[in-house]
Amino acid sequence: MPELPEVEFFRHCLSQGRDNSPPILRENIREAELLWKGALAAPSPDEFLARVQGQTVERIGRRGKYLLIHLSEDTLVLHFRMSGEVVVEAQTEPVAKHCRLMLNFDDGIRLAFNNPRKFGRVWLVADPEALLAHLGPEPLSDAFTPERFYTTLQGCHRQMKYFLLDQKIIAGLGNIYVDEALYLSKIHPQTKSDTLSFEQAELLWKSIRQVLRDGIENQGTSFDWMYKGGNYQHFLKVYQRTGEPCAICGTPIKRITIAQRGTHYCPSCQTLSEK
DNA sequence: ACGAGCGCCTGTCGGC
DNA sequence: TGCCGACAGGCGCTCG
Repeated sequence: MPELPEVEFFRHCLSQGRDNSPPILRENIREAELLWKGALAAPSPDEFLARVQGQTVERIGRRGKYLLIHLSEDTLVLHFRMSGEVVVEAQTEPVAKHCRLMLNFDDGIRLAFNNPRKFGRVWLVADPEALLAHLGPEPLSDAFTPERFYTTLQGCHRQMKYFLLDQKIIAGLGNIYVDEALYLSKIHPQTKSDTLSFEQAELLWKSIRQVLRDGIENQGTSFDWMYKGGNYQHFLKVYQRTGEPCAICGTPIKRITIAQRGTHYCPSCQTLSEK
């Protein structure tokens, strides 16, 4: 499921190119094809198709789990939610089964937004800042400091799993990287945020940045058919390793449900002290 | 303020 | 072998 590292990899591919797929910078959009209308959050399909036509790709960005394709007039904002990827390919290629939107460029290539589960959404907006104003800080930016993080932790009395999944707190973390970061910092996922010491907060801050950087370095985490780009799944310590021995102490990894999500942790390394 | 529950989806997997 | 229900999960929403 595309979280920050996976989306960052998409950003890299679209702006730098990859293997047999060229970058799409300076490409001009001849026409767009909306294969599933539900993928479009705004504006209306008619307005979208008319407005996007003729615009040129100027820059590729990312904010949290959102991929930003800055065009000459507007910005195309993509969110994958549970599954999928963006692919640059020749217009002569067969259309992928789960393709929801295509941008056909002037020179024979296209950008395909493939999204098997139809949870992903696309926006075409003049002002992406306004659309994404609810997001918390970028975890890899200089603005995200241990001090600021600690202050935010102190301001809430929430289970750490909930806290870290909240995009208003930090932008870009999802289920995989939250479990991994909590494991690295030896914090139980049900620990209340305002009970952490500054030292624990600082260790968690480091761990969050560590797992995200490692994820990016490995081009993200591949999971079954949902996204098949990266290699980070080979380095996961707890996520989807229920019953396997903890790398540190050998205790079997436990799986519980928090926030309607599978949550994996080492019951020996990550203990719950106080509530 | 917090968190449970639900709906949106579809491929996969276990049970029969 | 094949059918079917359960499950997974990001996010916005309602509700207690």
